[in-house]
Amino acid sequence: MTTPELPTQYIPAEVEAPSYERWVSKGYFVADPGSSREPYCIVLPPPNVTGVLHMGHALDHSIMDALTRRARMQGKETLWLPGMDHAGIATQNVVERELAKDGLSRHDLGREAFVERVWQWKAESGGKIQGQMRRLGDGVDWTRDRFTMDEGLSRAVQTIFKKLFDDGLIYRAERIINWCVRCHTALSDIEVEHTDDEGELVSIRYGSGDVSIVVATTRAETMLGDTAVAVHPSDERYRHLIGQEVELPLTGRRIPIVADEHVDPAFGTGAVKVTPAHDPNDFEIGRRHSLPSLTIMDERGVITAHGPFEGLDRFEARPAVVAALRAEGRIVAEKRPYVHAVGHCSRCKTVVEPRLSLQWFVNVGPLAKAAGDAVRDGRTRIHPPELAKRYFDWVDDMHDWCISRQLWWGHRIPVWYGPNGEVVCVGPDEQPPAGYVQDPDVLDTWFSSGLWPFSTLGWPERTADLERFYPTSVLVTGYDILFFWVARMMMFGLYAMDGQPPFRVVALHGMVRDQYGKKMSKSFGNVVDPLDWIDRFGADATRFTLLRGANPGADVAVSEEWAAGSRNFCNKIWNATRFALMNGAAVGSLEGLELTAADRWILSRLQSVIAAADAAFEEFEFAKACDLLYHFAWDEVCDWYLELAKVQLSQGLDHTRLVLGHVLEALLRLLHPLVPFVTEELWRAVTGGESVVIAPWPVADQRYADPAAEAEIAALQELVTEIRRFRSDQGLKPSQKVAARLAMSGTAVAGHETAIRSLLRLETPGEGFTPTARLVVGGVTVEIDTAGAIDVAAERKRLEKDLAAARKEAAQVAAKLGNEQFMAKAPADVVAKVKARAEQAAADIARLEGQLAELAGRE
RNA sequence: GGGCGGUUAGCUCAGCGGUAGAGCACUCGCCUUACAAGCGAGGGGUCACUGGUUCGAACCCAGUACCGCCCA
Repeated sequence: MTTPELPTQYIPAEVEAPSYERWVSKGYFVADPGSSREPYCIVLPPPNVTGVLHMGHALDHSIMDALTRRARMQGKETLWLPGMDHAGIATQNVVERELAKDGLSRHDLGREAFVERVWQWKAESGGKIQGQMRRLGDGVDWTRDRFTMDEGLSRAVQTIFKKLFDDGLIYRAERIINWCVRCHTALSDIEVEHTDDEGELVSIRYGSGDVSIVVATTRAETMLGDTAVAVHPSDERYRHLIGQEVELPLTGRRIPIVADEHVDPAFGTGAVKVTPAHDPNDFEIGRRHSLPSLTIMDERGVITAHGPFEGLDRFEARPAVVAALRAEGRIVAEKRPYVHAVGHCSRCKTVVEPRLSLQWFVNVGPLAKAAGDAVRDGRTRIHPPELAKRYFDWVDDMHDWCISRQLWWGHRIPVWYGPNGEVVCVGPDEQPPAGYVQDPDVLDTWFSSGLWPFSTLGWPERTADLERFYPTSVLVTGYDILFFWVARMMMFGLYAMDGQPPFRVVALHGMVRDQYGKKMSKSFGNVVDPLDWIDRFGADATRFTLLRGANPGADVAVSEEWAAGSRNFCNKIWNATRFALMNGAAVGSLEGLELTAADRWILSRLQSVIAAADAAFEEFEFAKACDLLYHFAWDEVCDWYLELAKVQLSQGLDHTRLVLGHVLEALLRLLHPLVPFVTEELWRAVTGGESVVIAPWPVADQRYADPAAEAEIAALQELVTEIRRFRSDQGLKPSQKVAARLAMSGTAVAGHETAIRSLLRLETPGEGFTPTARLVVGGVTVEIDTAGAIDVAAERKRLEKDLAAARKEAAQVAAKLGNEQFMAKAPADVVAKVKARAEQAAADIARLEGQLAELAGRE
């Protein structure tokens, strides 16, 4: 094999794009549902069509790519299915902003033209993230790329809507929903973000004289819509008032005082104002007591009617109402600032307004129960298991899901209304009766996203993909999406697929944070762009940095320094392989070779590392897998085996090339799922093969397990390290050769004199050899002529330090052995270990004391 | 207010009953012919606090303090 010319540094930019294009054009990532291999499938959580790649995606994608690349190498029929969702509100907002530049609104265009315009935007500007996924190296099957608004997926939406409707699980009702006064649409509970905001708590006296009561509120303006005051039935303070009416200030209306179990007597005055049209709890109270609902705001959050307040925005109305009440002497107390939780639109951050409105809902009761049961009975496993509780908390107490949105971009609700109030739900191949009018609203984006694990595989058709790849193997996502999306997919998957859950495992990871563990945010200025890292450090380094921090379910802190460290690691592998190739490393059979202890050691270690890496991958312990491979590659292969191999090669042990090739080739395969680009380049150079993407995953071969060789090399390492320490203490430069006499017959390292002399730059003593120092390590005596005056002080310092440590150890261990309880109750193996430590410590003490005495004699 | 998680080296995190670890940062010495994106050596921790269980606790239990997240 010819040795390719590799530059002395790994330059990611030169290999990444060509490798990726080759992978795709070779069709490595295209799954075949007709194969007989075991299926392995992951659906990509679809990013927004408006989205761009951020660190959270980079982590999520790195994990999925690692899992699917390994599965592919394991010989599984592997499908990683990509796609995007249509992001109703976000996308509509983007296009509306574009129109606004020309002074237009969507209403100027009309619905049809507007939707056409959105499709046009998608074609021109949407899906930037897909190009960015290629930069990261995502091995997705682009031939199966899906979009939630595609025809097939839209058909799935209509199909399941009809099925749910016919089963009575979708209904239309007037309820309090979360309303965004800016987006002019309803939102589901999960599209509302709660933050602790500063507001005010105002206590207002309703009524007068004997019939008067004080209520407290953070939203004083809503008092205009109050239709009752509620107190707890057993609250002695107010019992006499229950059933009476009280005068509502500013309005002249009289409202009843009702008793309701849900009032908390301990909160505030124990009396609450009831505004059924503008508060979900009040709505429930209103229902229980048949109270009227008075809507006092329009869809923009502007007060309607009510004299002087008419036309005021809700936030203008608040102080105006308080001022008017104060003028009437109604304000009993005011607390400002008063910090309380306020809901905001997750899309535009506007304060959400609870609003009474006619909307479509999913009755989630039976669906959520099934979603919980699938995890409870183990059909779907949540990993790490601690997070399952959060899932249960959510699905076991889920409110009905408001699915209608007052938008134009999305799947239009397939319900048509007849002239006499008829309501017809229309399936995919059905026609509405003539003269019927379709509901103007569209469905929540999460409604179609909830179908993702099966709609993308062809449902409702029983396609080959669906048969083969459903249920999918693993869902990888952040724990923050557990409720948003996972629960929805579980509900719909179980419902549509006859009780088969959409995933066997849900593997959750955390958020990516900055180097101080702070959340990345634009306002804080600590956002890192993964593409910037890919440009500067390479895709592999970016991925490795994220994966190396990815402990299951835990957040990942990253910084530029760590990315540089990962780049250095890639470079290390690069140079190790370069060295091996320069020395003729090759892949071939190891049968019949006369392996040295060093060979047997590294081969033995390789088997342990394969087994450990496998175990880590199986449990989604990516940080562990990275750490393991990092240390094996750097500390064992590069630092020790390569140095020992140099010695072997110089001794003419040509088989070393095969061992080098074998170990590196396996290491590159092990690393490939984590750092695909550099491993591809090097693996091809080492093997001359087509691609590591389709190479088999390493399997540990216990025939190579060799504890004796491991012990032998450990002894060698101890000796070498100890003498290096001496050299360093004595100020001997690494390159400086010194004469030394080694007495090591009968020790574990007896056969390694050449390697020891080479690694330590120790020359064979010549005529008139006069050692200036004598060291004893593990039974080996090393006499060295330091070629000058020995630094006795440095040597004494080191020996004394070691002696102190040995004495401390001896004392600790002696205390244990002298403890009757310990001797009686501790397990035998522990006692044996402690005894061994005691013997070692005693030997160390004797040796060190001897060396110190010898040193004293020379002063 | 309810629930969950965390508190281990300067920073970020592993370890989860039997001799305190990693990466980065730091100190010293080296352009030793794969790699200075490197090599060798080294310093650094009463494992938040208080009790308890145990022969033995960073690890198990209880409580406290602080931090974070989710839900209301």
